[in-house]
Amino acid sequence: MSARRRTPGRVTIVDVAHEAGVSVTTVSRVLRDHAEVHSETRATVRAAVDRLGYRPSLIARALVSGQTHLLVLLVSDVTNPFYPQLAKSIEHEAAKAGYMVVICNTEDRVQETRRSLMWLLHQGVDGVIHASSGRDEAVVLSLLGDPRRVVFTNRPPKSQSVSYVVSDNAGGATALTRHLLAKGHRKIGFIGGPSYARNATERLYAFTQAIREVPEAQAFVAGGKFSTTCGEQAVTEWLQSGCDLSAIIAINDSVALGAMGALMSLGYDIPGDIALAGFDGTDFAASPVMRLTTVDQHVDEMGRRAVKLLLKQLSDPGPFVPLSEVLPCRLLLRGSTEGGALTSSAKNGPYPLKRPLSAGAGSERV
Amino acid sequence: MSARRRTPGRVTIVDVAHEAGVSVTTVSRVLRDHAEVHSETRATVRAAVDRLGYRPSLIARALVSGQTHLLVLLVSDVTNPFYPQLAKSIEHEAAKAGYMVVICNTEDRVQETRRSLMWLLHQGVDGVIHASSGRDEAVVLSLLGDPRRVVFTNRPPKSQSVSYVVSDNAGGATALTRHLLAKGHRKIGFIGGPSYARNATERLYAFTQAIREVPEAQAFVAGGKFSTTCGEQAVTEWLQSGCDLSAIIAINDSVALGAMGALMSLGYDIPGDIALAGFDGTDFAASPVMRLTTVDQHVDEMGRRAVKLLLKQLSDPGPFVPLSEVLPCRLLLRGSTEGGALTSSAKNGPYPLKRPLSAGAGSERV
DNA sequence: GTGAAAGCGCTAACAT
DNA sequence: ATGTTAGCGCTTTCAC
Repeated sequence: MSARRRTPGRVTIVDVAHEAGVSVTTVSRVLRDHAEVHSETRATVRAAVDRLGYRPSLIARALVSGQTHLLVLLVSDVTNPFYPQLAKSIEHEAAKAGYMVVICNTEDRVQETRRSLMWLLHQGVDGVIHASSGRDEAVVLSLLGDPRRVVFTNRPPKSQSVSYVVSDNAGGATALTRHLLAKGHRKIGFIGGPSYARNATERLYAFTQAIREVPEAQAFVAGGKFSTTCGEQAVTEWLQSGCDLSAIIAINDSVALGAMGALMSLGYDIPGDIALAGFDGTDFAASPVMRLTTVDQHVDEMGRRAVKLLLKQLSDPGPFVPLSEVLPCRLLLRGSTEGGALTSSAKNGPYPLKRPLSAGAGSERV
Repeated sequence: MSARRRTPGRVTIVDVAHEAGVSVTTVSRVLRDHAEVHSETRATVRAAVDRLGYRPSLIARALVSGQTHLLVLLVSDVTNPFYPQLAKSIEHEAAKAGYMVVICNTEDRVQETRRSLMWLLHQGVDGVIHASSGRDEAVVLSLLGDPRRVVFTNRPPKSQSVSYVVSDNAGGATALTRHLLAKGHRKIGFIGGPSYARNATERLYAFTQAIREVPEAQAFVAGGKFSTTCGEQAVTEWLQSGCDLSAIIAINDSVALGAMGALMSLGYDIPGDIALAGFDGTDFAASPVMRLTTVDQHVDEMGRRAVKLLLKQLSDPGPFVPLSEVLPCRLLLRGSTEGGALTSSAKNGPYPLKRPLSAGAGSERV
């Protein structure tokens, strides 16, 4: 017998064919319930598969079919709690269809995106879900070649010819801003995100528009990069320069955490001195430690839809037609803007986390 | 010409060979700087590769070599902020060596581990880093077959014959408990983790031992599952049953967040009424919003070492010898145990995040 | 130093 | 309904 390079313990389709006394083609057909196979033969093959504990090599399969059943999820930073939640729902939905998900951090740097994607595309990846598109949008599209292989989510793409699933950022920001204005706030700060992140710019634009609805209202805008540190800096600079804001909106809950930290360090009462709100509806924002008013994005739903859309595109042979879905947001009103004694909730025993009390249109008091 | 199944735009090694006027063997050799190739030929091939923009198919390579350059990271829950930090350092270190990392959530369920691992092993995965071993330890080892293909981290394995990189959980818990005792606390609660998580049991054991060093000290222990909710529940139950604790140690920072939330809801002052400490040294624990005393685990270092160890094992042809590394922890003392007026730090402008002031042995006041 | 040829484990024409 | 055969893109003996 000649020296074989084969993985020692590997049971191949040939072994199964031999065991079942049929050809490899038949085994292959049974395995994928392809074409017609006599039910008796099918049973024999199934038995052989079980007896030998055979599992097809997805690598060999990928080599011949060109499909790896691997998806990439591009995020700017897994450390931002919004993304793990998104990733979880994406992985779950993908697993249901037999797909694996590889998560890559781009850190919002084009080079990182290019590096990961080149590696992955040549490794063989069926599709991409980009949850943090920005300056790398063009690179992704050109590297991928076929727009049907990508779905953008979270941050809307610039390109008109790709699919995406995003939240109604404008709607959420408008509702939040109007709520603050209705509560009497007239000087409101907005800690934004980078200009290349379109979810951030949409929120900012909606904010400034909403502010204009009240003539005497003033907007203060600070830039940022979605990080906790940015929240700290913006607040510190505003307050040290004597800016007398009465409310602050952070571009997301992480930035709000930074802002809240700075406000507390500087001795401000929330919402007594300054009200604070975030965006995303992450879990920790619900904690009594933050009791942060925020705009819930329905992350899970967004993830699920992104996967479904991508898989549909991948299997659809017809001409490609980009689809887009915009999910509504939900305002979650909490102590950071609504005030109220914290101890009052103690009467209810374990504090309520996401329980609706008096809900307005699309908003809940939690 | 016959119909080809080849991916349309794919440039193969054959194309390069043709372009360079050599055989595929030579191209293959140049690509992996294998064996001796005439420097002139090498240059010709390199030029052809560049001109055609050729990149080898890792799938084909995997099929023949049996190596996929894919690693799996098993975690119980990406949503626990400790894991994204770990994942980041692992991905970074793996990328340096040309490896990709797939993150899988086990949710601490054996079935989940089995499912993911079976899928991945037959997809072809070179190695596994298990950061959340528990009841699934045996399954992982038997599914993998070869112990050299796995490194455990974060939670020490039961098995003596596998490698692992963990923190000195006992040391950290001892230092923290002694610190609280030294501050005069005599009734200390410990919100633990599940019994199958050995990092949790190590911390718990060290805690009870340290408590015994002070005769009049009392320990209160609650079970849990590393989740925020567990922190809430434990605290609520203790306090509603009239337990007069003066300090609480949570098994990790997420549980501490839950505990802090419950304490605040119930109107307790931290640390005035009850002091609180966590474990892990996650970023959000450092925020003035939590100012949580915690035991820093050096996650990044742990991740880096786990990858290095795994890659070493994978490439080492000799007989397998399991190695283990235990990294020291560092006590980070903050407001949740040390008291002090929050506003005092305001004088320093942006509050200090991890700035050492008066440091004891292995501990820092932050 | 270089090339021809035999696979890695599987799928998909094309027979039968 | 089942088998034969030719690859997928690459690595690797074994000749030259």
